[in-house]
Amino acid sequence: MTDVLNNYNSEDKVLLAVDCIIFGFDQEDLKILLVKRDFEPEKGKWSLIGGFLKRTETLDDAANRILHHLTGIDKIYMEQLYNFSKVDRDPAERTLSVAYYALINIEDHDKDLIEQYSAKWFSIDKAPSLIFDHDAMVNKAILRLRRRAISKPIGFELLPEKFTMRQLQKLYESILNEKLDKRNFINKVNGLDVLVKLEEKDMSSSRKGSFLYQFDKEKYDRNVEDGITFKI
Amino acid sequence: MTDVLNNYNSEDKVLLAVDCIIFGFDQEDLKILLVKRDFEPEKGKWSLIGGFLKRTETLDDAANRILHHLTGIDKIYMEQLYNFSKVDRDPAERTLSVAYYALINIEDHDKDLIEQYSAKWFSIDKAPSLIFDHDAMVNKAILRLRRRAISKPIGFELLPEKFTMRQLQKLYESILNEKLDKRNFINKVNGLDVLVKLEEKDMSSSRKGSFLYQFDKEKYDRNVEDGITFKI
DNA sequence: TTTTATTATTGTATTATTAACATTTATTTT
DNA sequence: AAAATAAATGTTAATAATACAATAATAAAA
Repeated sequence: MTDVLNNYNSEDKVLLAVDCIIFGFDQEDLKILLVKRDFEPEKGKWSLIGGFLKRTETLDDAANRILHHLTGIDKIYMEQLYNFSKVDRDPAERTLSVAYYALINIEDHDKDLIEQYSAKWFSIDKAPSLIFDHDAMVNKAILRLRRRAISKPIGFELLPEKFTMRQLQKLYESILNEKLDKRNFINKVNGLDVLVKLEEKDMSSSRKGSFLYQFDKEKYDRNVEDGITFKI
Repeated sequence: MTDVLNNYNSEDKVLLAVDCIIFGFDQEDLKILLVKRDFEPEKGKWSLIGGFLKRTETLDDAANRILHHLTGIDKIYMEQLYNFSKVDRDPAERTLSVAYYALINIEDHDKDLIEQYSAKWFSIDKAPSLIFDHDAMVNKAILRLRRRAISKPIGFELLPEKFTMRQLQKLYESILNEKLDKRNFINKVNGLDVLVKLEEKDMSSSRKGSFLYQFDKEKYDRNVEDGITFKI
């Protein structure tokens, strides 16, 4: 950057937090993982999981570190969302926060760690109100997730590796917050040509059983090269 | 945020820059405003205009201040883009940068100020390569602008108040980097019901002259309330 | 063994949207 | 009066999105 003042030393430095909106899906609802804050200010209130950027890290590094800390998972899908910067957003100190949202398979994470941090999953429409500007972060994350999920195959990050069409549809219904037509949904998804239908059936949901599917990343990548777009 | 270390004092503080991608449109090409850096490091190279966040400002405040400084304009359309954080992105000091993109009517700005800062407009496909990670910022800004311009009426920020259909089409062609069909474009734009056709004609472009149009924000807002979406 | 209950699977017709495409009009200059 | 220039304008075809309901497979119950 170019500045009128061109002496770096005279500039203000700030604390930079990274806060993570962790999404999961439990076959019925879209959920977020929240922690009960165990220190002041706002001790005892619910908040996003977060931490401070270290001098030697990128923001992605910091988000990965924080996500790994709470979930025990290593390669979590995540995306930077927005930098929240209201001057008094944290009453204790001038702190900016870069929000990240992350998608995990809700079955994958380390339950002990969750307990250790007094973390808990909440359906997004039943979540308590959060400290500081965390509610705004969650709202923005939901909107971003909605926009992404219809144009990129990121929804699969929220599902187990093998899933039924019904699960996939329920997932999209909860992300988009609207009911979808079963036949149209399946036709559209099949038209995308990114799933492989397995021989296996999931027998837990019905007497007939329903076929399991898997996302095929190679197929998707080939489609992208060929200019075929993913669009739900 | 909630951290394992819950003592703010032990955390690292960082310098936070704000860098602005300023877009303009000169009836033919989409352009960006660049400045020649007059201090080390990378003195003499082209860069985005930027500055450092002050402790008492939000990021939007800082972006507004920087934009006003260079252009003399007050209420500039802008949006936060992304926070760039590679550890060694600025060799002089650990600095993160929040990129903003801004849209201005290229005729509006203060030409003296531009000169004073040795700033210059470049067509985006003829711009020089920039310092640090500024090229990545510009690329990201173009993609964001492209996505926004087709779903929100922000393109008008780049045009004079009164404009012809041809100008509007040229603008979208340069934003989207593709040729559009004249009749389809006009039909689509008219279908959006957000323009008013004036009696006046612009006589500079042809013998026949072409009607001038104006964006009607009230109409657009009413459409939004009625759930009618803007989509080019 | 037959019936019942439950969820999975599948296709077509209609509507809406997008894309392709060429001629006429108004005006000034020669 | 003719030529030159850019503006204005509609229709048809193709594609995509939506609305909609009957049949199939199976296990449990009778």
